[in-house]
Amino acid sequence: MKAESKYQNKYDSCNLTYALNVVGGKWRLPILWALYKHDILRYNELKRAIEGITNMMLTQSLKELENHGIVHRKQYMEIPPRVEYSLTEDGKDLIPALIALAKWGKQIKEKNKRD
Amino acid sequence: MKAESKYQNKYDSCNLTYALNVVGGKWRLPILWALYKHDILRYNELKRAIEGITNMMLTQSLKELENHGIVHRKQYMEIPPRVEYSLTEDGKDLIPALIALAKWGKQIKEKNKRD
DNA sequence: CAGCATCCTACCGGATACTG
DNA sequence: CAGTATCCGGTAGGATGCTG
Repeated sequence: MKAESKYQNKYDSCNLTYALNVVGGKWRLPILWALYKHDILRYNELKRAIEGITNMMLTQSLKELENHGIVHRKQYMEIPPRVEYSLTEDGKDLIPALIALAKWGKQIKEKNKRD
Repeated sequence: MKAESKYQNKYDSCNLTYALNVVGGKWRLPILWALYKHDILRYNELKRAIEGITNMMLTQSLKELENHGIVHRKQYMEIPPRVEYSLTEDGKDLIPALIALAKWGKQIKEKNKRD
């Protein structure tokens, strides 16, 4: 895991930077959001839910989220393969913070529109 | 203003993505945090507070934050030039959300360490 | 079905030097 | 003091094709 190296400097006095590195990136939030709404999704369901994402990006993002303990991956040993993804408890803990942020985002987004 | 173009897709159902684009980037949070702690800072004070940042990055980040209405820029017309930066009300509104996120960041950061 | 390997490219962030 | 202008490299993100 080196995703956070770039942003890791002594100014992340708080752990904010760490959090942002975990949920940052182009597809992490859409993934998290989809899992939040649907609870459990299979790989291809996720891919369809997040239209526009490629296998590469989905796999990569999922793996990183999983490594951070935010997403849970359950693999069934059968043919054809079946893998289900869901939020872990830590992942769910994140949601309120995200909602707060989203609320603020909406607030300033609308102000910026009026300019 | 094009910073958010890249992340702007129809999956930012919530306004989260927007918020992250405003606050994302390498130096925005350190700047915001410094302004939060010190209330008002001049350009060079900011630069010193955020050791490692270059003029380019500082100027650029400040301008974007200002354009988003998060940072207030007050310029005194005198020689030598004096410019003071501070958080706007919208900027201050952001702080609680950031703190929530930071708290979560700390939580999972410590879990990840134990792995 | 679920995912990996490769290759490629745009752009973010940085170093350096200059200015009103 | 408070910035701009230019140039540049690394890396996040993407296109495409293959596999157990």
